[in-house]
Amino acid sequence: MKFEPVKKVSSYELIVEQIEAGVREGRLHPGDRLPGERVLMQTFSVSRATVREAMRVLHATGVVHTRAGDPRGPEVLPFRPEALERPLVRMTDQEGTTRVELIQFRLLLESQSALLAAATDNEDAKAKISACAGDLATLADRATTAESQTELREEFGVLLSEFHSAIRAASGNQLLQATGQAVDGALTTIARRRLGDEADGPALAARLRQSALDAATLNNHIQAQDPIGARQSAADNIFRFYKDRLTDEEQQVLAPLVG
Amino acid sequence: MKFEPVKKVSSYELIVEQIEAGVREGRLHPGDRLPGERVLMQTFSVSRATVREAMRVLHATGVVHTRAGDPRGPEVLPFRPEALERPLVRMTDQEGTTRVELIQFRLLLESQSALLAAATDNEDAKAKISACAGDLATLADRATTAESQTELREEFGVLLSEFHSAIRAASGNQLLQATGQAVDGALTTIARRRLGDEADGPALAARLRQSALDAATLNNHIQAQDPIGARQSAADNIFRFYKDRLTDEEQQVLAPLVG
DNA sequence: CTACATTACTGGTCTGACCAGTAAAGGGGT
DNA sequence: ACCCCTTTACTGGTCAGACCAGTAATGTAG
Repeated sequence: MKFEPVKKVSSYELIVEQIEAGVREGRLHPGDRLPGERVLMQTFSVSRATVREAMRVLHATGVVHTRAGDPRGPEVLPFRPEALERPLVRMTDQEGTTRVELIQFRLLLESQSALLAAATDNEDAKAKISACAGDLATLADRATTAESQTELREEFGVLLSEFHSAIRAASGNQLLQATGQAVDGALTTIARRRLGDEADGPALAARLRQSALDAATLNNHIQAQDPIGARQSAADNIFRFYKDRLTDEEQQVLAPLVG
Repeated sequence: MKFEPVKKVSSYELIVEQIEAGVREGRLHPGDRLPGERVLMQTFSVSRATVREAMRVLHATGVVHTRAGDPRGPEVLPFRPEALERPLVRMTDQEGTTRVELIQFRLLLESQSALLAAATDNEDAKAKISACAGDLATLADRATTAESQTELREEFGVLLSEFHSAIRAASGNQLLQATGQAVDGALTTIARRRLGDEADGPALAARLRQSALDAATLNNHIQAQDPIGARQSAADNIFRFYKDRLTDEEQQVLAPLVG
């Protein structure tokens, strides 16, 4: 005879489950308001401390947003890619997942995004990509003039991120969009933490020019509806971007995807 | 003159940050024990309720594991892929992401996994793939005999899932592994929820044989170190698997990835 | 009809208490 | 010496009741 293992979950977990189920099954929509903590403690027959712990978990995982003083109660949030970014960063913090795996994953996602973007017929999305590529070219021209290194680097990062974001959006796949953004964000966070391998002065300008050129090439493939070329170009770009900061061994990990 | 926005974070968030930073910077290793809540409330100069809320968040995000009664205190955990699966499933639950997007994303991940698996030199992982393909073939042979439809379908699903899981594992990328597993799980959950389009009797047997054959072909490409072939084969397999249950329009979404 | 003070809540934090659970220290018996 | 079992002194989980700072909505004066 078989018995079911007795699951012994704490009260607050049961509350979390119920509310998550409500969101999942469409009984709670983003924008909806939950009852206040004092009401919830009655409906669940628990103390406020228990309700609070449940709310803390839901808040930390991005399910709801709480704000003190708002009589309308906690707000149910739509999904945001940031919710994915957190565990990704943590994954690389801990031993077990290396930075190169993150880069490999990004290479994979961005190249497939480019392929799909080149195959789409969404003209608005493709126009956005062109615009971003143009912005990068403009910045590259300005880079030669004496400008604050830090600001330049900052703006460079933002524009490049937007360019890739536009491509992911054009792919038409929200999962691809969200995971791509999360991985991109995670890599940015990691890079910001150890700011030793940052390019300086002339090297930064060269790097910027190269990226602008790469972006233009990739953009051409996309506008020309050339999926295979776009995929290859995207893979090349990402590889070149990280190449200098990787050991030979690490570069080998990326090689199969670049072809 | 520029001012910094005043960040007003709650006490418990500061505690979470400090402990997360400790893990990140290597001052806390997996397996280490945190002080008890009553000690922490003194070191952080807050009440136990506040400490508890911080611990709840750390527990929910998989950073620590708490167990009542253990005098050694909360344990710092290593990262587990399940931490990624949760937000992914939540994303697909929320409105906005369609099933075909999920399938497209899966197609994308599995094909790239196959490519990387074919490029690896990890013989153990490749042996596991072969074993799984063999299991599928065995089951396909048994399928002709009269057997419980439900059990057959169940075992079929499990074996197929294991086969793909083995490929993802062989890719050597934990991110690919975790996200692939999450997407696979999400699709299984969705399929289970609306169990109307399930194949019956002879159709099921035919489906099973086809899958076993497809798996064998893919396995051959991987064992032969043929990355491009493996990628193409994996894409074909996934496409064929879902083809019957998709409209023509939905099939068009997948087309660019199959080539 | 607008601008402002009021109000009646909200979530954030604290205190202090009790319970069930458990790892390790302590005590028998061999 | 060694093993087994009880005890013990903690642990986290939960509860109750209280105070504070903050805010949306309400009412009110101009």
